[in-house]
Amino acid sequence: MANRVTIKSIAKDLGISHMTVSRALSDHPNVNKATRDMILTRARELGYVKNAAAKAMRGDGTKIVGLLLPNIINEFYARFANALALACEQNSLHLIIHLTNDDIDQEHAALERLREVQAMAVLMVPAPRRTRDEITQSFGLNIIQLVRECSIEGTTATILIDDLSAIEEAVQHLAQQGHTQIGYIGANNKLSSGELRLAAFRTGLAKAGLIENPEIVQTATPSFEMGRSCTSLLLASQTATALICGGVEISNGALAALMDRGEDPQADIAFVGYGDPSYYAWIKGGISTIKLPVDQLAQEAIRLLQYTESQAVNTQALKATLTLRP
Amino acid sequence: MANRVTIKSIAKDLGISHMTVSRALSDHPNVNKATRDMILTRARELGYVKNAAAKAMRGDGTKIVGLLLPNIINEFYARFANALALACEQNSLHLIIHLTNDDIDQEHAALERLREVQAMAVLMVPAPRRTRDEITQSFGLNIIQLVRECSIEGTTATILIDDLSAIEEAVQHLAQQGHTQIGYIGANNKLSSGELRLAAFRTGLAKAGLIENPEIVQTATPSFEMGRSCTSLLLASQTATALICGGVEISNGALAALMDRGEDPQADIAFVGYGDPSYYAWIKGGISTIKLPVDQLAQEAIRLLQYTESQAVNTQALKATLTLRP
DNA sequence: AGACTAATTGTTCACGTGAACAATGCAAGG
DNA sequence: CCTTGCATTGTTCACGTGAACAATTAGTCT
Repeated sequence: MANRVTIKSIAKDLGISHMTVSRALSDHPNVNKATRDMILTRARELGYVKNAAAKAMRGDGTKIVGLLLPNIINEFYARFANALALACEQNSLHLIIHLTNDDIDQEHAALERLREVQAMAVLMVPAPRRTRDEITQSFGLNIIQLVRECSIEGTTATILIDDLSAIEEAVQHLAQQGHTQIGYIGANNKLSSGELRLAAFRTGLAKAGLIENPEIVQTATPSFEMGRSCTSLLLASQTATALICGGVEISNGALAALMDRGEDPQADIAFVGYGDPSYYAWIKGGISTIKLPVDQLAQEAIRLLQYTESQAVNTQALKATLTLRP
Repeated sequence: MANRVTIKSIAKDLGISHMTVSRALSDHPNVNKATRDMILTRARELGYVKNAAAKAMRGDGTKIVGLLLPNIINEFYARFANALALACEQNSLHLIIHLTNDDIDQEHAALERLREVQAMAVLMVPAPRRTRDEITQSFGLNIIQLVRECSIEGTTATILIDDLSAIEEAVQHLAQQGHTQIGYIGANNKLSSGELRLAAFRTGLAKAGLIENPEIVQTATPSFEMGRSCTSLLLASQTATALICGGVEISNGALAALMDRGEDPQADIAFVGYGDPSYYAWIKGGISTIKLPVDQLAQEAIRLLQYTESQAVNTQALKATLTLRP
């Protein structure tokens, strides 16, 4: 490989001091115009790029942003990562992605690696903790939590998604349409938002003056298969006339079960999905769904990146919105 | 922020030379066992992690792998990135993702940024070039090209996907089922694989002894909308009894058009999609599709990362496979 | 001219790490 | 007791960059 082009090598090439070159390249005012032009030209010819490692060593910061996600196949995370990556592109930031599989140990390892490269900030969807107050050390990392909130040292901001009112709204909407047997399939985790969503569902029922039918309300560890099988059972029982899903994977599984039946998948059950993967739009007749503010989340995350040095810890929640089929 | 824990700070803390600490931390043999234990313990207590920037400056390499993709929403790229990220996790590599939007300028910028951080290797899906022999400078980067092949300096390996035989096979399969009016919708780009896929389609027709009907063979700039509208027209004409798609977006668009019709989307047209997003599996009756070897691609890419210093440029193609609906 | 500013360029140093070499201590052999 | 050899620890240096300070040049005013 050709020797790396450095400020010093350019200086030697031109027979001047490396500081003059450094100043020219960083737009310092005290450089003669002719000299600067000559240096910039030569630098371009030689293909100079700054050495990020050297800059980092001087304590100038790294322009590295870390992103920790459970995975990147789930369309919600993929779209978030995409939006974030685009923003990083524009702001000349380096985006390092780590997958945690929602596992604390992997998350821990990822944080350590981000410390090695001195990431200027870390955006993370925390893995679910075993206990609420398990504190995670961050050793000086600058952390922005997304979607979930945990006790993580160094957190400067938290952006949550508030889907509770959307769930309530969904129940009320279905009730207004005359449904009395509204089913719900959701997650059973105690620490994450599972219990909150179920509570919102129940609040919705109460506000609509409906009584919960426990037979058509299912919670378990969320997964595609879980959503699919629960929905199949629900359909077989022919009790529920409407179904609300409380999670992305569950919603996908439920939809698969609906589509198995052919014709109009929503012929005899009113369905409210969760999340908004692109393919929901293809389904005949459209689908009612609880839309997650992905783009807004990315936008807000990016905005917060600018203020990473801010003192006050900032928590906010972005509203999910119920979108009805046409 | 707490002062960073460095080898020197540990040394000072223990009142010994920084070299002894360095040696202990990098498992150098010439360190007294007792001393080493003391150092390792103290380092763990203080939360020491190595400074990647300093290591990079010494010329020890960076453990940074760059990944350039058009986007990361497309499920093909998302799954590839996911597999790759997992592998990087295991091998303690840092994965930096850049999105190019299939734009050469953005690609160029991304490569430059990866040069700044001295990426040890770059995996990239090259953006389509305007001309075949436009050479891209890489300035010492170590490049592995994926899916497409371009004239990029510093390329050490190329992994392509060979979907041609799968397309031929699809035609022949349809012909065997008695179809004589087989439609095709594909990309029209001259430099990428668009023309090759069309050629494969035609070869398939010829081998099956069929004549091409130009009315039901469409090529244009590939997109979801293009696939959708072309398919709608095709369906309206009621000429074609089968349809093969030559691209992921097109295939998705075509499927959307099919699903708009309700009932069995494939009632009066035999459909062969392209790619294998998870939701294809949900469609009633299943779907025939040309499966892309994503996992194999990721696996092979990771394997090649080990041999980046290898001298011989290595090109290989992974076969796409035709999967029939049950 | 002499002196004094302002503009421009140069020198040295630190950042964290590990190679290369230097120095210390200790035990065995004479 | 002194030498030799080995195990262990210490010192110095370079990597690329830019801050801080020093030095040089050119230009202006009396």
